[in-house]
Amino acid sequence: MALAIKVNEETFTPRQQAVLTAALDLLVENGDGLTMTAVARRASCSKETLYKWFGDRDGLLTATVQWQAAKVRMPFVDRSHLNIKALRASLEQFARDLLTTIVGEVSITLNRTAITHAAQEKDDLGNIVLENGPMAIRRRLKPILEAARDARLLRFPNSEEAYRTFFGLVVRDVQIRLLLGDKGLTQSNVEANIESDVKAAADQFLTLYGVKANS
Amino acid sequence: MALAIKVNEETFTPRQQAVLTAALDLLVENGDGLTMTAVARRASCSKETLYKWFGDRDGLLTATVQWQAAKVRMPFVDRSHLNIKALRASLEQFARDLLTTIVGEVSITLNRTAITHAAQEKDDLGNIVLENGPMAIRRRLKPILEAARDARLLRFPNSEEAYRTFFGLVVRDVQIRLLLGDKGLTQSNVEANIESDVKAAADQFLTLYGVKANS
DNA sequence: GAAGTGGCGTACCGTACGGTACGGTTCGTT
DNA sequence: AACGAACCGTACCGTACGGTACGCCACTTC
Repeated sequence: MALAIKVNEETFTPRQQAVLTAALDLLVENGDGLTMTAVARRASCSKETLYKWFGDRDGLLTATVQWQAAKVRMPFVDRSHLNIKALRASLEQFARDLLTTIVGEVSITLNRTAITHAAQEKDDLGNIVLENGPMAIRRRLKPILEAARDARLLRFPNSEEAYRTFFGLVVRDVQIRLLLGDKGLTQSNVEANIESDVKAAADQFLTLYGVKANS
Repeated sequence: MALAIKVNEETFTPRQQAVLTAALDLLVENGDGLTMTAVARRASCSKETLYKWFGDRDGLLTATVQWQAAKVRMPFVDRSHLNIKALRASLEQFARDLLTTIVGEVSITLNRTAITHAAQEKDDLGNIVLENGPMAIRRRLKPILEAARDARLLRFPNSEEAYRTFFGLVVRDVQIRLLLGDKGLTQSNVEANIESDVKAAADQFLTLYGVKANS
């Protein structure tokens, strides 16, 4: 299945990566600016080369999104010795990483592109972004939550529900407002509050799911 | 300012509303299907009329989104005699309405369209959707939260924060996954869980912000 | 140094679509 | 009945863009 494709650095030659960078830049600058001619000019390559490497416009778009989305790196969290302090630190780390990613220009562009794509019965990009964004986080966070439950630090009936609550507490309405271009929510504006938001989200999550013993 | 424009039923004649309905249908069926020719054919009108009524394609798009977005009606909540039971009912009502709206095909389409639009430095549609979606809910919910605080039913330092937490607890990752076309999240699938999700969100919100006296 | 290969730049083609023009029809007004 | 406004249907124009073809250069390989 296409989703299982692993995209490592060797998938694209440096030259190809330069092309993809150009494509991403154009996407960021102006969502619909990704015309084959524009990419070719920006990357100083010929259109013929683009078609040779990526097949067609959709292929180029997919490659760009896939390549960038795969760059999102999840923080590594030590789950060997879990205590309440380490758990809180882990949660904050996840929240911080999630917020920082979501706020970024690249993430906004990728999500917008994928959503536009999904609006046309083609959900390739949507799945790629999902897989590398929310789902990747879920895969990393869930085992930690379950380990914490086993260690009697958390209590919840359903780890899926717990994860989704965490996601909601962290992201709130930030992502949708950024995607919609809310002017009252500048990037720097959000970034300034990340630390306090991260802490608040972790506090709230622990209030909801932590066992009472923990202050 | 454009945002302040009130769109009531008299803004558009019935014939024009029929055109807008056709436009919306095309949008829902296929995001990029809104071509002037297609709308004209679907609505059995001439392109010339479209341009006469709506100026250009963007005008038609804006009119469609504005007209539909304004149709989202917020539930009226009686805030005269607030007790914990009434508060919980209000919260659940808001949550239910929010979820029901978000899950709807029309809402998804409108949000996708506005996001696509926002990706091209034009944030008109984004603001319209924001104003009629999240912001409308905020305007309605905030006074209730503050009334509940005054009645010592809730405790929070900042009503804005409380509102955003509520939004996060209710929406979680549902909206972004729907916008991205997540196949693992069908509309009916979500709808079936709305009631339990609504209850869970209200419980969690009250756990976080309710004063202890309330069980 | 001849031959082959990869890739740049440009020119070109076809189509889709935004926007305009115009003839014909219906319908309301006088 | 005569007029005019509104509007439908269709034909048309210009442009932007996806995709292709080709000539030329640079660099490798024998």
